[in-house]
This record gives sequence, C-alpha cells and structure tokens, in this order.
Amino acid sequence: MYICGMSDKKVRVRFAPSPTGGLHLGGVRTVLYNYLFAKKHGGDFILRIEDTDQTRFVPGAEAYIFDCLKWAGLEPDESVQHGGDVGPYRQSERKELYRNYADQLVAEGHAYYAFDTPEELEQMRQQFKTPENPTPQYDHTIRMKMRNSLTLDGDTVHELMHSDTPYVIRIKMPENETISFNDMIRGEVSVNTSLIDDKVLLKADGMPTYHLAVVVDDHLMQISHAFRGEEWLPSAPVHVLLWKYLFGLDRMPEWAHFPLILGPNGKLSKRDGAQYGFPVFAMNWTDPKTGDLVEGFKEKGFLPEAFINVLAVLGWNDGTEQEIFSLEEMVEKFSIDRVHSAGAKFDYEKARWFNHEWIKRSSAERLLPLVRAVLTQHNVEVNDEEALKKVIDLVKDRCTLLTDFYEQANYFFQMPGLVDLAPVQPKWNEAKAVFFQEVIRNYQLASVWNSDELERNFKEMAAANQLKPGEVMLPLRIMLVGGKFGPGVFEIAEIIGREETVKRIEQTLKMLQS
RNA sequence: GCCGCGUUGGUCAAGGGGUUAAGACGCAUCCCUUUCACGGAUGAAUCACGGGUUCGAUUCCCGUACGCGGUACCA
Repeated sequence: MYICGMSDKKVRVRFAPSPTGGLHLGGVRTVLYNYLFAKKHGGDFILRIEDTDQTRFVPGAEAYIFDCLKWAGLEPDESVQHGGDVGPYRQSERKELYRNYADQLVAEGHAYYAFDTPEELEQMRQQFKTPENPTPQYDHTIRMKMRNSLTLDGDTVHELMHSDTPYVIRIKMPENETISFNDMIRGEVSVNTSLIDDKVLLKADGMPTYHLAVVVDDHLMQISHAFRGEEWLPSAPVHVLLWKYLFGLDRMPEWAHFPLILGPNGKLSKRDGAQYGFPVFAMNWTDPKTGDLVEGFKEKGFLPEAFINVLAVLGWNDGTEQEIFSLEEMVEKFSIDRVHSAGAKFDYEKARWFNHEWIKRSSAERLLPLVRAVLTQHNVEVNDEEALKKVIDLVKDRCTLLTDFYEQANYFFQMPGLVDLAPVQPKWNEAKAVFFQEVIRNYQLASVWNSDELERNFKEMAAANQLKPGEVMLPLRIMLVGGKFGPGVFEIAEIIGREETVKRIEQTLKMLQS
C-alpha cells in the first residue's frame, strides 16, 4: 500500500489509496512510524500520493487521506502530488520510464513478454491444480508451457507485439537461488526463488505493477529506507532481485516490515468495526460506490493526540514504563529496533483509556473548540467562553470520549432535557418540599453567590429542618442536573447562577408536587 | 497445499541463561467521595507444547501445534 524512504533527509511516503477507500489504523501507523523515523533523523516529511491503479482509484480518497493526516498531526512538511524535485510523482505520468526499465530487463534476459489471456491463465490454473498444489503459479515449472517470448519463435513474438494483442512483461525468476536480505526489525530473511512465481512487472495497459514501480521509483527518488507493512514481506525477494538486475544491491534501501494490526479475529477489517462497535478508520469515510458510511476515530470523539499515541504503542515502546507520549516525545524516543516483529491485537477498551488520559491531561484551552463543536452539534449554544472553560475543567475527568462532554456539560447551559425523578420520588415528602421552598427563599436573598457559601447555607437549613444532608443533596442534584452524575452540586449552582438555580428548583418542585 | 513471519496473563507488553517474570488496559474487592467520575490500595491471571544444549532454560537450538500474512495483469 505504501512505502517510505529517506533521501537527503527527506522522507517520502508512497501512498496508494486502497480500493475501499478509508484510511485504517494500520495505514496511519505506517505513516506515523515513517514520520517518527524521519523526524528523529532530522528529515523533512514529504507525502506523495499516487494514482497507482486508475481502474480502482476511489474519487475523493486523496483529499481524504490528507485530511486524516492533518487531523492526526502528521501533516507533511511538503506534499508533492504533481511536481517536485524528483517528479513527476503520478504513476501515469511516468509510464514510459517503467516501460524502459521493463524492456531493459527483457533485453538482459531477466524478463519476458507473455501473451496469455486471462482465460488461458485460468485454464492453466485448472489444469495444473492438484490437492497438493491448489493454486498453481506461473513459474519456472510451467512457463515453458505457456505462450510467451520464451516459448514462441522470434517472428511470432514480433508479429504479436505489433498487432493489437495484449501482453504483459513478467520477471523470469531464477531457479533454486536463495535471496536473502536484512530487515531492520526481523534480521536476515531468506527465500528460495523456486518458490516464487514469475510476477507481472508491466501490465497489458502499459502500467507497472507495484513490484516494478516501487523499485524504479525508490531508485530514481533516491530512497534510502523502505518501510512498509508485513504483508509485503513475501514479495520483498522480488524487489531485491529487481534491485540486483537494475541498479545494484549496494544501492538498495534498507528494509523494515512493520507488524500487522489485528482485529478480534485476525487481520483488522472494516467489518470488525461494524461488528464490535469501534472505528477502524481515522476519519469518517463514505464509500462513493456504495454510499456506506464508516465512522472514524475523530467523529467518535477521539483526540488526535490519543489516537496516534495508541497507534504508536501498538507495536512499539521505549523500554520504560511510559505509555503516554506526545508526538514530540515519540520523535525523541522512537527507534526502529524497538518495533516488534509480532502482530498486535487492537484493544478498543485500551484505546478509550488513552483518550480518557489525554482528555484529563489537556487544558481547557485545548479542549475548548472541540467541546464547543460537540455542544453545537446538539444545538447547545455557548456564548460565555470563560464559563465553558470552567465547566471543562470541572467535568473532563469524567469524559472518556469528546462526545461525552455533551452529557456531562450540557446542563450548565440549558435546562436538563430529561429530569430523572425516580431516585427521589419514593422518598419525597412534605418536609422536603417545605425545606426546598426555604432554600429558594434563602438563595434568592443570598448576598454572596459561591459554592462554599451555598453549601454552608444549605447544610444549616437542613439541620434546622432536621434533615440529614444526604437526604436532600440528591434531590438538589436531580433538580440542577437531571440525573445522578456530575461534579459537586454547589459548584454547578455557582456556575449556572442564582436565577437559573432557583428556576430549576422551582420547576422540579412542581413536577414532584403533581 | 506450499512458502514466509510470528507465539510472555483475556489484551498491550518489559525482561532475554540463575528475577518473588516489571508495568498498563480490562476484571474483582476495599478506601476516598452524602451523586457519577478522578484518585489510592489490594487481588485473580502469563513464559503454547515436546525434545535437546547446559550445573541451570521463559531466554539458545530443533521439531510440533497454533495464529497471521503471501501464493492476482491489487496494493
């Protein structure tokens, strides 16, 4: 899907939008680790997005990816999409380039032209299919039985190529050679070439496959480090071979393959999110084809700081007990050899915990615009910014997601929508009603309006009425908040003010009377 | 099927020949709090299995099992 590399202290991320669109956890983490590595080594972070496969390209995906990364705080220093110092970057604009290298490989005997139609390939797979080998590959054992420039005579090949016959260029995998390379995370990895098929390098439409493109681009763009997901490990030997044939192994970048992020049942998928009720994409994504909306972490109420923190720690740690890292700290402490080699299961509960931690640690200032947006979404308009800040400080400890701020803060700015009388009603009596009438009178006359004073007065009155504070505290809370939650009642009263406090007590009193 | 990569509590994980095998999430109990949280304390729970090597293996080696990935004119 993507790969990253550094050259001249510039990290470039090759990024092809996935066919389903959406930017999932694994994708963001790959970018994050690349970003951290780049920054750690004092480089610039340059993002390059490609239209690698136009037939599958999802409209809008490109802008969406930039939006996600911007939200996550991984904004590129420079985004190169069309020009740039080693551009062009769009695969379609580099078509000739790839073609030349592919032809060079053919000329040097490392690749060949293949004319087999999709039907013929399918036929081949059926024909050679056995219980031991359910998916026959186009490899050294069967390539001499197919229609290609190795089996056809020169004239036929020439004729086919100059007629309209579609053809591809395939790599000619050597027999029984061991390809080994060093992975920065896993150490030496080796594979026998006999086990790998003759991968297509150039498709019938003239576009390169990932295998050819990645090698050519990394060379031309002077990439020194290539980091990508573990799903690429099996095809790495093909890339190594291509490097050997085309540019020399000594110029090959260093490799690192990151572990996969797993869902509750294996590889994390979009379905897991739907099934288990947690997001898998960074931000909301609507599939333009199906119209399906997949909820993102942002919209779910995650702080970007928490989001990247979760991701960073899912497969990496600095060796200490520290778990909460800011982006800056991660840059400082990140090292590729502390990245794990084993896949990690994503734990949504722990992700929520990280968010809770970040909310608790964030200033009211930082949270202000986000909380205001949540409230606005629920049609709660807040004019007094200072009051909102106070409220945020008061309730942030009990918010796991940003969206929780609605429930926890809305009653500071409007009458509680629903007042839950159930906890109060059974034990309600005339004595309490009388007491609250007195509270109203007292509060209306109170000379000072602050929580300490209100609490003192309240308790004195309770004592005078021979009521235990516990008996009347809960009713007061229900009156002001509407439910059994929230910070101290008197602090709430202080913030919402005399008029509003009295009004709420009166209203609830009426409801309890009837 | 074949190939590759993995395997420390339910999950994320530290450690890497001799440790009481850290810590975190979650869970349980208690304390604090006249609400809900926060906070604090305590607890249950782990080296996949079998063989080596070694005085000693969770750690090194080999098998097995399991998981994941790959096996496309997708990336």
